[in-house]
Parts: sequence; structure tokens; C-alpha cells
Amino acid sequence: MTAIKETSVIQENKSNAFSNCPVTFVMERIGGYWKPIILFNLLTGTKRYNELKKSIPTITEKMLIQHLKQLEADGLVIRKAKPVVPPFVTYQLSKKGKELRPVLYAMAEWAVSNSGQQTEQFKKQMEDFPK
Amino acid sequence: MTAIKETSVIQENKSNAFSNCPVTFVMERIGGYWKPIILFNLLTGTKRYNELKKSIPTITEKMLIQHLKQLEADGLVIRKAKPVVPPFVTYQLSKKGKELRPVLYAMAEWAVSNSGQQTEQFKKQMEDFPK
DNA sequence: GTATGTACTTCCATAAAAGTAAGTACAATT
DNA sequence: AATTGTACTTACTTTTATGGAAGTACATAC
Repeated sequence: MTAIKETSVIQENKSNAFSNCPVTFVMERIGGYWKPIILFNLLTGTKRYNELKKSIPTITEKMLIQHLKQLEADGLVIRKAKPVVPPFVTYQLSKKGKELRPVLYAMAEWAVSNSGQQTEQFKKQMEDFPK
Repeated sequence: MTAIKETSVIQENKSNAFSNCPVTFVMERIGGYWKPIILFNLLTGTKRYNELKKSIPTITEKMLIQHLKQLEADGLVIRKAKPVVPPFVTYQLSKKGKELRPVLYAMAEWAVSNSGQQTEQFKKQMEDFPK
């Protein structure tokens, strides 16, 4: 697989003078486009790899796995694999991961009030927003 | 200047089937590494270009301006320029931008409770977290 | 013995983001 | 006439992210 770069810009910033900005701290872990979306889709609970894939139709397998691995490495998601064939692997949020709910929730609320056209769609999504 | 690409992956996703995810909607606007950091630094109020640069020491001028332009184009920040020489330009959050405060605040709180070593530094930053 | 399902992995190509360094305008100051 | 300050621009390079497509393991079903 594509190695998780240990020296991305994001990683490097960990050790610079700006590391005392809490928002930076968060972006180092969930920055980028896909991670919040993946986390959002795990808020509803444990999902198999395939289910996750289906719930995010536009992500490629490579991206999905790569980010899942990174999220796992950062302790935000927990991977569980049953030793069976064909494989049975589930992903779920860790405690740390679940604590991101307020962040994702605040995002969703902002989307609802600033989306114009899509507001109604978003509102529907909000109805079953996991507590 | 480097043109703001109109067809980035992020932009394209706007029109795909996944566009009914509110978190995606948010990431389309503030996704990436720098934007939340810039917005965070504008929460404390109007700032001149130079002040902003100083408060985010690791950002390059190119990145700062590029993102400011995009944020302005998305209606999240307001640019005001006095017709003087040398230039006097300020940036501030728009209403829409200010409404991102809960998102940024939730991020900051998560950072405080999940940071281990840097917790104390973050707490300090939180003290003057704008209301 | 061929096909199926699941969760990946690998290689190669492209696109986007970010970094580097130098340059610009122009009034006011020295 | 040269220097300063501010807010940018521009051209070029490097790094990182993403895409696409094919391949792998292996128990079970057909």
C-alpha cells in the first residue's frame, strides 16, 4: 500500500512554534477532505469496511483504506477483524473519535444554515444525527 | 497570482451524488489545512494582512493570500482596503464566517481534552477564546 | 476445478497543494 | 536618488493527494 508519509507538511508542523494552536492540533489529525466525512459516517456506529464504502460512494478504496489506517494509527477509530474467510472487518470510533461528535455536529449545523438550496436535504440528515 | 482552480476535486464533488452530506458541504469550504487556522485567527477580530501573517508564522505569503481570496470568494471573510500608500488592508469574518465559531470552538475543546502534553498551552489559548 | 466474496495491496499516472524566491506599485521619508 | 513599508504577484519547483486498475488470499459454494 501507499506508505503513510511520516513527513507530510501536517506532520512537520507538529514540532514547530505554531503547535500551541488548538485548531492546528485538530487539523493535524482530521485535516484534509476525506477524514471528517469518514468519521461522520462512523458516528452512526460500527460498520464493516464494505458498508463504509457504500455509504461514501465517491471515495476510492485506496483512499478509504489509507485514511482508515491513519485514523486507526491516531487512535480515532478501532479496527476489529474476525479470523474468517472471506474477511469480516469492522470499524468503529474510539472514545477519542466519539468525542469529535460536537465538531461534526457543529459543522452539520453550519451547513444547514448556510447551504441555500440543499438545506432540506441536510435537515433530513440531521434528523438521524447520532446522539 | 496562482489562479483559484475552479475544478479541484473538492469543487467537482459539489455536483455528485454525495452532495447531501452536510460535513462534505463544510469541507468544500473550509477543508484543507490552513483555512480553519486562518479563520481561528480571525475570530479575535479584524486584522491587517501583516498581523495575520505574524499570528500564523509558518504560513507562506502565497498560501495566506490564496486562502484569504478563496475565503473571501466564499463569503466567509470580508476584505477592506484603504486607498492609501503603503496599503492598509484588513480582513474580518463575515456573518457566515462568524457562524463557524462553534465548529472552531468544538475543535479547540477536543484539542484540550485529547492533547496530552500540550493541554496547558491549549487551555491558555482557550481563555481568550472569543465569544 | 471454477467462481464468489471480502478486505485489502501494489504499481503507475495525474492532479492539486504547497514551498521558494524574486519582483511590483508608489507615496512618504531620509 | 535611494530606502522603507505594505500588500500583494509571478514563475518555477517540489511535495502530497488522489485516481485507476489490476492483483492477492483463501474458505466456501457450486
